[in-house]
Amino acid sequence: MSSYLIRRLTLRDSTLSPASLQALTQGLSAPVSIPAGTVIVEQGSRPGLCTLVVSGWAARLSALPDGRRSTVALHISGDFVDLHSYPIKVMDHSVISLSACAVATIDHPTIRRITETDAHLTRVLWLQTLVDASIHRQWLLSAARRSALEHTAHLICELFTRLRVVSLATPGKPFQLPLSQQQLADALGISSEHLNRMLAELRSRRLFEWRGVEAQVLDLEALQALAQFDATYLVMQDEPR
Amino acid sequence: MSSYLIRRLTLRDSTLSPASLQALTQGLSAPVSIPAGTVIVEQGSRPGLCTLVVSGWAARLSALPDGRRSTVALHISGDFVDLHSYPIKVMDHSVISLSACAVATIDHPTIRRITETDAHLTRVLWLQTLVDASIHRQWLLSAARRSALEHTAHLICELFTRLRVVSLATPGKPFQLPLSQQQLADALGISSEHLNRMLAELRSRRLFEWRGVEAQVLDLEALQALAQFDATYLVMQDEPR
DNA sequence: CGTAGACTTGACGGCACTCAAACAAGGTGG
DNA sequence: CCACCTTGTTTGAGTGCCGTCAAGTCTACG
Repeated sequence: MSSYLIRRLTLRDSTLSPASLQALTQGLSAPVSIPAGTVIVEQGSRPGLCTLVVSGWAARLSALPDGRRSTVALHISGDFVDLHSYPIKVMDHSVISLSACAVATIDHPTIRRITETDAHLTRVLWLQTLVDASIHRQWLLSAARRSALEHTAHLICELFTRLRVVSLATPGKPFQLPLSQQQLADALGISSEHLNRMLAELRSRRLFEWRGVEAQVLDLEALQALAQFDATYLVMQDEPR
Repeated sequence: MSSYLIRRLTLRDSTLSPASLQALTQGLSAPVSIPAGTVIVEQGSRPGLCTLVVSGWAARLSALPDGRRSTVALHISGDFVDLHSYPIKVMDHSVISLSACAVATIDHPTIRRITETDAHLTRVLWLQTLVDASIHRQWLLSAARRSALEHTAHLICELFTRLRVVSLATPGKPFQLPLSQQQLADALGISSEHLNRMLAELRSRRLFEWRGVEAQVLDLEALQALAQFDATYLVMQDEPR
């Protein structure tokens, strides 16, 4: 049920003991199905639990008082969407499902117990939130310095790499990308019309294709070169503590 | 010596025990003075310690393979610039001093000892890294949805608020902003020429003035309204664990 | 007093936004 | 079964914010 999470955690930190993994998975509720567009956490709220995406896609949305808003993170199977709500308490953004999802929750008292008894697992949870931060920084770099085409290519490379980690994508094969162009454009901070033009350009260069929910990277090397993609920031290596 | 840090930590979490505070401050090295422009940590490196800004300003710079780069965070007295290097290991960005600085360090083994013996202090350190992430998200929102003028006003509000937390700024009084326009523009992801025009606009509206290193917010309410600034994301309230 | 660096101002161009309409696809009810 | 509606995608035209280039001004400092 939380196999994607386990795949991520064991890939990232092979030293995580079975006991720690069990402590985490036993703290998780049974998965609940929610339709696309469901608000999982509200900006300004004080959640009493953290949510794990078991399957499907979710996004974090930051809103201005006047209503303008932007996607500040995308999440896939195996991602905690609001693990930071345990230390931070007040949500600075909302979380919504972008596709139909299954989500499981773990409440703050359980996490607190983990932090008091399992230093290693605590560090792994901390690490998960830091990977989110690392992705934020890469998005900031993209927004400031990459052209819209490069930015688009970069996000595709990032998502493809993250999907590979949890075996939801394989080089040379199509993968599921159940978003609208509007949603992807929002994550890039560009208009959907402009994204559409960028996608047409990537298609004409035979780098990337996307019809409906099925997407395919046609030339991974060239796409990564265009995006100047370096996967280091996604932290996928095993690291001794 | 690390009084700004203590001011931040005790403001943020009044439940932090004197023993925990002492454990942290005793783990810190004596402050070292470094000139402006010093590379504190290199992108791609694996630091064995974390750096605290005791005084002065520092920045995190993310670079693309082709040399283009952007500032992804600004740091002031009392900020850890690379606390995340303990869980993440490989730096995804560089850190450099923007002004003359005093910095202190704490090595990873000491932090590890803290995580194994002091769950509460660990949570506070985790929180510090999450506030950085929260700021990243606000910068993403600014980059995507605020105009250059609003974006500029917002960063000024943010820095002013963060300086107030460590008593380096007071409403109605000038404060030290020892950066060049180029450096501030880089943090905003806009050109220095355009920032210059935005600063002229803020000056003409009698919202903000900045000559040399001395800056002053002339009308805090109006500046915050223009920026749509909401300080929640900076997490300054005391919170019970 | 001269030089270097930072700041200021102007002109021009382009990337990406906005507005608008056409097209495609899927669902619904008459 | 097919109008009809809704939602998403595609394409076009016009605009504007902001970047780039360039020149000029100010300030600090040797």
